[in-house]
Amino acid sequence: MNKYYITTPIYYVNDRPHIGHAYTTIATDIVARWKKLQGFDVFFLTGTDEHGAKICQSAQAKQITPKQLCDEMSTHFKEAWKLLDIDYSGFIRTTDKIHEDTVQMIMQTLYDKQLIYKKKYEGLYCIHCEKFISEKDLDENGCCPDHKKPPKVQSEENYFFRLSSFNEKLIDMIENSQNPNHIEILPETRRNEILGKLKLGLEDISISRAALDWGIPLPFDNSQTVYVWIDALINYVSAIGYKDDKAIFEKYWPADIHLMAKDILWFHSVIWPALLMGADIAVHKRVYAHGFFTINGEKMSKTIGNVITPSELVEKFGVDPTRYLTVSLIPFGPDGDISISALAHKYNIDLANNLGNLVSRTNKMAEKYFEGKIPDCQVEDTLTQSVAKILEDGYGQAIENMQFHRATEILQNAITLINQQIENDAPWKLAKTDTEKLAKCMYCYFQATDLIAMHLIPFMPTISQKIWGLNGANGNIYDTSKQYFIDKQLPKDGFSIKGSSLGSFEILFPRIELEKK
RNA sequence: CGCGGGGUAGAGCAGUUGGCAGCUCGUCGGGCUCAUAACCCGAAGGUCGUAGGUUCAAGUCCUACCCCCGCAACCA
Repeated sequence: MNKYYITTPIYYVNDRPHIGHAYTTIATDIVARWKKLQGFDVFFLTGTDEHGAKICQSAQAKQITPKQLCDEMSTHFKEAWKLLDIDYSGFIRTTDKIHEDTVQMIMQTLYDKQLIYKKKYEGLYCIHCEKFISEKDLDENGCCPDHKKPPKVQSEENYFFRLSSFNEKLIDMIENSQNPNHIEILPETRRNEILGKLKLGLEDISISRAALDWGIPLPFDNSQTVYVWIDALINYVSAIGYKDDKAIFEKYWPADIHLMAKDILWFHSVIWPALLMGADIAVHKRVYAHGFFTINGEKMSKTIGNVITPSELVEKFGVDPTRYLTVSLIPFGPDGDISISALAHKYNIDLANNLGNLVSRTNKMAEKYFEGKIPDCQVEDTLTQSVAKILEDGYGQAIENMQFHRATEILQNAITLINQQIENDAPWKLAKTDTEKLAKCMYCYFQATDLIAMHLIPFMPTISQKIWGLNGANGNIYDTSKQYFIDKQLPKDGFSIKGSSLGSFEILFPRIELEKK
């Protein structure tokens, strides 16, 4: 069985989960669920990043230990993902023992291979910020912009990783698709940015901190801890048994895709592959960086107070619609603008008016004309064939290329096709003139809608099953769909069983009244 | 001359090797009555950033310019 290993970044526990985290995680879940339907053995990893100075400070401010803070915050993430029906296979925390051990193991390997060396680092240090500050960040008086005090020159001995020695290799891996270690960076515009920077040359990077306890000690020098970013990247291998379960590791690694926001692409397309090569581990195959969004045209910020949380969305739209709407409102990749009212608008158009109403009108007609049963008849179902054709043509590809905007558009087109067919057939007229033809038409509407529901599973796992049930379809939608996606054959007798009763009807997507502008 | 991306209908986007400028939403008009005031049909709306050039033919290729945006590495 083909495997598929997909990851979100591990989220820094300095912040509670918000729509930005949800965006990446839902997208990953949708792809993971889609690959599962295609018969892949999927491992979907997410988790939390818990070391570093900021965590220490926040914990101090709350008068708790860093570990207590991390326990609390990582629980918030788990709860958010549970709420959003995120079906992850693993949740790694960088404070997990196995992760810490793996990081040390890899550090030792790099050290033994002389890819790590000690060097004195001299820089401008702001005592008030407690961090190094680069010259370009200083204000016009040469002072720290936050504290308005001049920084001091301070030197610190750190360990450095020979990143520069991987420069040429990295360029070739990214540029040359024939390279066995080829890394595909998407979207293409981001790839070009990375290549541009790589061609300017790489410097070695510091990978340890001397004055920070909240981190993983270097195995060859306990006085220093691993720099949080290096620590974090290693999660992708520590979570799948690199140190403690070779069988699992060899099954899933290399990762098929790392998904993330654009701000951390550099780490995933340059530093991470270099670390992997240094440690003689195969590199991941693909990275995909999506954009940021503004909310009502403004940057998302705590100060402005416009941060949207997953629970707000779920409360307003429900779980499945939240999943569908967040990833499909704006094209996935570039930056975009999101707002509650835009989400609500799309909810009404796509879900209430189009899909929900389709299910509603067919169910009500079957109730009226066939006593709530799927009509029993023989018919060549060209409608479902047409719907299948629309969906086969690009839907799955759109999902695999993270084009959720496009995928849902294709889905909506397919739904519209059914609505058009209903209009052409005018079953409400046939009910008075030709009940035999009416039965045939109705039968097709149900089969075609079942097929829509099957494709909807990755976006709306619960509601697709609900539609399946309403339509008197056979068994579990998940199993039937998996079979269908593998052999691409529409069943002779359809999905909804002839003569079976419909489920008890309910409105799937109640319309949302939009506020007047 | 740091590197890169982009400027196409009111909004958001597609436009493959140059061959009648498209999609979703919005707007306007009509139809239907099974349905969640939902659904269906039709129309209006673009000198494709500007100015040149190549070509029988340019949104697409070339040149110059204007404007917007991303990245510029210890940032978690």
